[in-house]
Amino acid sequence: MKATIAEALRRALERVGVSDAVVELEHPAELKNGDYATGTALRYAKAAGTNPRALAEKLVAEVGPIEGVEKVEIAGPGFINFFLAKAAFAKAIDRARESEAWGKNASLDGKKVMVEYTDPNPFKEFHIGHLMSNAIGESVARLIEMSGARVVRANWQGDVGQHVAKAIWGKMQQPELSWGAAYTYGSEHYEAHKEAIDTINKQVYDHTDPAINELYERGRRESLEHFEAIYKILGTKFDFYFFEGIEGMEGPKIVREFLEKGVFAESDGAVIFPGEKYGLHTRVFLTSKGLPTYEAKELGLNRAKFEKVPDLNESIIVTASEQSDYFKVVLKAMEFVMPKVAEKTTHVAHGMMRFAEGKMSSRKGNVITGESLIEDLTEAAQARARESRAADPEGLAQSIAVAAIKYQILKQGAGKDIIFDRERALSLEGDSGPYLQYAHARAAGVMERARSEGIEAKLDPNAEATDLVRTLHRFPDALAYAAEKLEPHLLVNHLIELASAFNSWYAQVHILDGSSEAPHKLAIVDAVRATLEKGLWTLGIPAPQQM
RNA sequence: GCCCCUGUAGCACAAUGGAUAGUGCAGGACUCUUCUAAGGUCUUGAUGUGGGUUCGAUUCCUACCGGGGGCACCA
Repeated sequence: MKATIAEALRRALERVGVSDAVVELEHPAELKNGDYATGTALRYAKAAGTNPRALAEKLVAEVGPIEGVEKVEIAGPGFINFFLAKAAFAKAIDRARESEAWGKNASLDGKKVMVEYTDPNPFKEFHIGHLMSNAIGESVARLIEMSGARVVRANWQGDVGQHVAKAIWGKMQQPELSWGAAYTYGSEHYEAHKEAIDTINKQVYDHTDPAINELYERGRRESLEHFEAIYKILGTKFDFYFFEGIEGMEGPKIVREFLEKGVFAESDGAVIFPGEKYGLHTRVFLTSKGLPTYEAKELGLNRAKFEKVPDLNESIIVTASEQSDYFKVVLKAMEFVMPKVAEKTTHVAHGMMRFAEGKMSSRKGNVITGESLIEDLTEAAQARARESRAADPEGLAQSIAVAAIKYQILKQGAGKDIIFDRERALSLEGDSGPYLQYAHARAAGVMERARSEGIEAKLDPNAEATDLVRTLHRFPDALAYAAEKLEPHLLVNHLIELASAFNSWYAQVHILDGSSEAPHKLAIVDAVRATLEKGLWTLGIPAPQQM
């Protein structure tokens, strides 16, 4: 429909003497301004040698009637607003209710995309920064799936390095500590016990001490199991787990090979990539002791990704924005070392979770762990959940907690920092994840009641399209737009509008009123229910049936 | 010092170069004998500063001011 209108306008412009025009149609922010609108007349008035309003009138006359468009209006300084005929909305309701493909688009059909995200380190805490990476990464993955691509999810984890030695040392001193807490303890005492901890670090690499090996294996396993429990709550299932101690160890070979070819250079005994040549930073890839830095490991990782999945069309890495400059350097080095991999790899940066007072640091121990945040929120949701009609209040409370956290992360542009405000995070009202869940549960509740009363939904194709239905109709476009930009918050914006329109309508309209219009209203409820369910799924937020 | 990101109501966030700059929280006034009040209705209040590009700038360019991040052997 959108394409038809745009093409008609383009042809009309040609007839009035404007060739090669770019016609952009948008959904006007306000529904009273139509279902589609364009500022084309404003843009090309000069080229057509007239004023915008006159051109708009001329274009509307030239275009004539368009099948499926009920009304065309000229408004404001010269906007042309198109109001769709009822059939378009009836079709949207039908598709929402019946088609598995509702909300999908074909922009990435047949493609295979890897998304790497979360990336917590074994032996350390899973903190709210990881929660952020997970929420954004999972939603980006699902947006890509909704665009027709096959997605493989990858997780890259640092199972070697100094943090491991600190954690093992901490555990040896204080066996009752969790691994994350043992790491913090080790960090705090590093200066005083530098030698002992550095020795452990070497022993981890060399496998020379059986006791250390045993602790290492146990810590790695327990950490990973711990993370897996969190992923289950968050709704993520990874296809590949990459490790610095495995794939990362291939990095040094690559660096040495390309050192000979002149891509890298030696400097003060270390092997560096001279990023300054390209307006970037120079960074160390191999230390003067010959150990790989994160940079070198990254090369091993990215080559491994394309070895594991050779037909990958694109590889996306989601991390915090503090790594943006680092990734520019690594990607530049990759252009020389593995050009095909570099070409298909994109770094997506998200903002950081910050306290009002400043940065969180796991070394300083002033972190809020992911699980403590989930637990606190679950606790906060507990009382309401017990009063709800849900069969499993405990499970519901956890779903609400996950929704509240993920929503707070996903509602804003991914690149921006989030100032973590505990009070606000614990609030389950207003512009929030639970608000979306509640609208969905209400719709599901009405459907359930209709079933028990034996009332069937049936769309009346002659009914007037309400604002609610006009909003619903925009869902696939909103999702496609969010997917194109890799910005989940664009979908959030639309869903909150839809939920708000539904709640407002729900307050005014008695749906199961026994009238002849009840089946039609029920069809709308069902379409809203299906759309919210699908939208929440795309955000990675659970959609409980009862609340 | 250099590079990147970012400045929108008291607070937290939206706005695809367009129409009267939206939403939530907080504040004020209403609303549950009616399908779920985690809801709904009404209400107060904002584009850091100076230039520029454009028919039109929160959006693009530029300078300044404020905030965050990065800049060699950590990840």
